Amino acid sequence: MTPKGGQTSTLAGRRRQQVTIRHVAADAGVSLQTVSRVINNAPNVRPEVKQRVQSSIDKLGYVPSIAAQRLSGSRSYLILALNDRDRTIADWRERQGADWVDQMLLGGMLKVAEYGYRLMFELVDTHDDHVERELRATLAALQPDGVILTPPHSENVQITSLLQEVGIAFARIGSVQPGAGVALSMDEEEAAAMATRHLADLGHKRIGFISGAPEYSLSNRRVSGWQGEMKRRGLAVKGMLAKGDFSFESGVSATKALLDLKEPVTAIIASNDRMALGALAVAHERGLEIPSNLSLLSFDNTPVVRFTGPPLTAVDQPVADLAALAVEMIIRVLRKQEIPHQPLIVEAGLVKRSSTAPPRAA
Amino acid sequence: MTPKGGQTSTLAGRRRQQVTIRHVAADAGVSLQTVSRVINNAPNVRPEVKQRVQSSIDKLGYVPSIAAQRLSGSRSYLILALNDRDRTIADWRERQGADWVDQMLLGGMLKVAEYGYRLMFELVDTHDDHVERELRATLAALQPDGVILTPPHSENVQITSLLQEVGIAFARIGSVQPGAGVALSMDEEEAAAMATRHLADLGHKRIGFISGAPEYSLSNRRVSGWQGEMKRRGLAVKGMLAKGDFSFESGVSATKALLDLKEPVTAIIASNDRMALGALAVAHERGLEIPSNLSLLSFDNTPVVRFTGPPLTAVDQPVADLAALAVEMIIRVLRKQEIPHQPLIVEAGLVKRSSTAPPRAA
DNA sequence: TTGAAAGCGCTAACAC
DNA sequence: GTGTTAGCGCTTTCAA
Repeated sequence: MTPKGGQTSTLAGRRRQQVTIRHVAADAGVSLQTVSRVINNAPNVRPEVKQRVQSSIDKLGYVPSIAAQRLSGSRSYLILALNDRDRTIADWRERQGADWVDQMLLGGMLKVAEYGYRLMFELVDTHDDHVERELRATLAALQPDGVILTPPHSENVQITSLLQEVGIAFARIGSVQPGAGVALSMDEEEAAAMATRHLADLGHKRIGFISGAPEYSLSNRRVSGWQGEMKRRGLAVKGMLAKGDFSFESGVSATKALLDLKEPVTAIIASNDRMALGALAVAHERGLEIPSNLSLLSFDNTPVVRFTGPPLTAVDQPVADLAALAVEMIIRVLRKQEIPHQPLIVEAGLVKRSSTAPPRAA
Repeated sequence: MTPKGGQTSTLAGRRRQQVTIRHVAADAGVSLQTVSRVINNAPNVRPEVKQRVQSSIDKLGYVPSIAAQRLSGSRSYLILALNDRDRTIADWRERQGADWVDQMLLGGMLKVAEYGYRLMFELVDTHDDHVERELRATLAALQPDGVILTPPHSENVQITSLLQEVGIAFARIGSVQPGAGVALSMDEEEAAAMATRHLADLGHKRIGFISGAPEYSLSNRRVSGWQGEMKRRGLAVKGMLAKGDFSFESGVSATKALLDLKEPVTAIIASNDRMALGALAVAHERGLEIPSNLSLLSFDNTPVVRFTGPPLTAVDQPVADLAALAVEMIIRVLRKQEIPHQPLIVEAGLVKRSSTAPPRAA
């Protein structure tokens, strides 16, 4: 009595699953349960039966409904990637080439696919005083098996404690704080130190640093990395830290501050590409040639820095790797496998281009 | 007997909905059915009852489970945005700044949110001989209410006929072909004509055109727009159409061909940014200054073209608008409202920057 | 206008 | 090893 499948309504009416577990069971001559066991790779199925069921599945083109799976108390095979709404939308609107979302999808989607999961990308409002309400609603509606948090959510206590409360596996990208959920981050300090080292090795002694928005903990870690390396080399840092907030404008004013010092800097490290573009604009405006008059190095390595004049040397953030690792960790948790209790640290890269060179008077 | 909610297991165990329709019904002192009616804005509920139910919902923070809704034959409140796997992953990997995905998410996510839907982004393999199998599996697993197709899927008969067969509402972005699903597209012909007009108005007579990959129907439409405008102005087109395939390399060779003509072109329109970058490279290599020796205009207006030397004049594709419109059309279909039978056409923009100028010998 | 019953497709728990 | 039973949270009949 297996329905013929052609039964589907042509108009967008009530859509039923065309092939269900029942059809497969009938076709293979086994119970629903046995089919379920085969689908889920559960034990207690004789190889020959498994074989038979599998070929029925293939023949009928059966695919389990995640709605039904979820409803009956199992997995939803859904992992939710949460990003900050305002920031993400602003990035998209400005079209400055920020490809954080793309890299996250790249790393995340490919990795979840390996495990038969799906990645769903969602935006959450941080400023909102009812973050909790919004997040609870999303979780209730979607019932994901795991959640990936990105800065600044990764260290938002309202969010992390809610996730912990409802018992969802989650990863915190860009965080090194202890606590619930798997923390994983680029090695921000080392990256900043590496950038500093690169410039110092070129002969720079006065290396200025433009920090990022303080609500991102990575901002401080980058500052520390720079300070540490400077001190290690016996170079002065006083007055050479300019505050920024990741915006173009803050890059402009910070750069001006660093260039207007009694003893101006000969190199600048900007905590992100956008501020570096601000620095570039100031240099251009003042007729300073890069890199001969001023070396410039930035963080993020978004696409545009390959096309600026000159192309910028930049710290490359392994966003795709981090996302893939986050997925792996979440799936380990779901499988009740061991996970590291220390934050996972991924190395950053340094892509050398033509915005850095020895200082003029070296 | 309403459970206290704190009942949730702390470990990632079996997660149940915390507040279900049953709790709401109990709290409001009505049947499940009445609650369901309120949730779905169905008729036959007295205002006072509706009120009472609604306040219970708010009080308990109830959110319907889409899994359960879907399973019982209703909406999934999910719209699937399908992109070409190979192309998308290649774009992401290359980090050339292609922000098609971002713009699509921008337009799509904001719009679905207005209607209480969610957008899910998925990749589908076109080359695969089992597209149908793959797509069927995705549809069966996710059970979306609607699907958004992008080029080249928009005109892939295997895909469109499958969607029609299973009766899912869908929109085809970048297509003007008649057939099932709502077709909506940028006005490619007019955009190319506009680009041509811009250059002709500057005084160019020999305007070369680099076409895109032929499997994208928009490639031909762009060529037609250019040809049409050239003819309208009595300008020759013979030999000035160079074939490309949207790759950087094809932009390079096409540009060389156009510059190596007995009478070289004085302006080039590239069918996408990447090929324009190829053209830029050739110009640089040959010591041709842009725009004084050669004007260059591209399609797409991806972020990088603002940062090239010089920044490129470009046709702006309103991807976010198209995605938003696609969502609107799908929801109209779901609500059984009327939809246009003609393809919907969205106007393109032309962003003038410094890569176009009057020809030298004008 | 409201409610009760049945069932969507699947899995957990238990029986055999 | 395998099958049976019950039920996930909701919506759709259909009855009151």
